[in-house]
Amino acid sequence: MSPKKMDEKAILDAAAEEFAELGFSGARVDAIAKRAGINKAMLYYRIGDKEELYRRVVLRGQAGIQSAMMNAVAASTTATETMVSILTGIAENAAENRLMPSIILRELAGNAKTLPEEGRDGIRKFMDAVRLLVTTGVEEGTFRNIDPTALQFIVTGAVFMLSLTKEMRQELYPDNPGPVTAEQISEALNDIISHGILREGAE
Amino acid sequence: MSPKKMDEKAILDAAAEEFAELGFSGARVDAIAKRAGINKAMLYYRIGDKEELYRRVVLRGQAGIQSAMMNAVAASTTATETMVSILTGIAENAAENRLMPSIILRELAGNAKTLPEEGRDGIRKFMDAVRLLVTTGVEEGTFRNIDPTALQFIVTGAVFMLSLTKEMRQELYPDNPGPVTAEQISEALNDIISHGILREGAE
DNA sequence: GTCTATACGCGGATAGAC
DNA sequence: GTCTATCCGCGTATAGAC
Repeated sequence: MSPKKMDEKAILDAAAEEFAELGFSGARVDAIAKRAGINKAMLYYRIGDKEELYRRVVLRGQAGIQSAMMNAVAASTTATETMVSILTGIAENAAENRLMPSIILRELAGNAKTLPEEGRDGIRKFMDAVRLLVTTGVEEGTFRNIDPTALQFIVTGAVFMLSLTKEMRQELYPDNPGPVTAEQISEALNDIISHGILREGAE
Repeated sequence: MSPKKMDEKAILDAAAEEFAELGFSGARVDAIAKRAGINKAMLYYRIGDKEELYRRVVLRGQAGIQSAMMNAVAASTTATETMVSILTGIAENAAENRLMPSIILRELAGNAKTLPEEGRDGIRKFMDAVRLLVTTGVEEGTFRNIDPTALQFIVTGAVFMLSLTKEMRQELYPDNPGPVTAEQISEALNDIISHGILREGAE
């Protein structure tokens, strides 16, 4: 990889942190430059203005999530397996860096008004994949005929929120914070999502 | 209700909209004043500075959610009933105004760093209620022994995200947007949460 | 209590030296 | 390619007239 690309990566990493912590309007270009170890003029020279910076961060992050998901799908055979792969994939991704969850939640909060145009394609691809997954599972006979949209947001919503509240929960309930590691999160969620909360026969 | 309080309500409503749409740093005090139909100086005279404005909005919103939830719990007898009441209560609340979901998601995205101190109490109360609910359900014999934290964030995460993505989904999939009304949302979620996605006997 | 006019600092962006 | 110095508009906040 060329040194130029290396530099870009460092800048985008810094920008991702800043945007995740403070949002687009809260983020400071000077702060991003400082985090990246360069000065502001250099940042403008290399990448462009604040909007372009944000665009790059979002698209790079989406690409990462998407490829992680595609790998999970490719490595699985049955619908059940795929479902678990996607869940654990997202949980691992979200736990190891909470940058994208933060940015995505902020986007949703603002009706995705600041989402770059190309970003919509990524969302559509994800939704299509989940729809296909559910159809397959129903045809296989392993899935109930559930709403795929509901499933998608149960998974993403819960994973993102559990990841982002990790510290808060550890503060509020030091000796019983609930699931914190990626493994704990995906296990706890998979238990509920797969089997529901009701005991067999109960209603 | 005194006219003074009436005015305050109009201001806080306007502020809630602005904060929800744009976040704390994105929100403009001038815009809030304009939305409320007064000028900026008047706003400072009546409420205070931007931070105080935000504090009031968050605490008022939390109180609303909390009382809605407490009512749902009080009106139910079994754990299953309570669980459904809470789910539909949150879904209705979120669907009729998405202001608090937006504000809450932004808070989570920023690690609740801008959350007013008193706001933490509200969170703790909610979490305690869910824990009690699960314990009761397990004792009743109707609930499996699930992780209460996971359940809480499955419910809130999914409801918030489904509510906030309503328009986006209608744009992306005009003839199959998934659940959009409060009723559709709570039904689709309840189906999965109660019974899981797997058919009986399938694994 | 209400409003206009203004102070003032902060932050995005760039000019221009090297 | 790199950096310092600076511009300039925007947004919070308030002074002060009425």
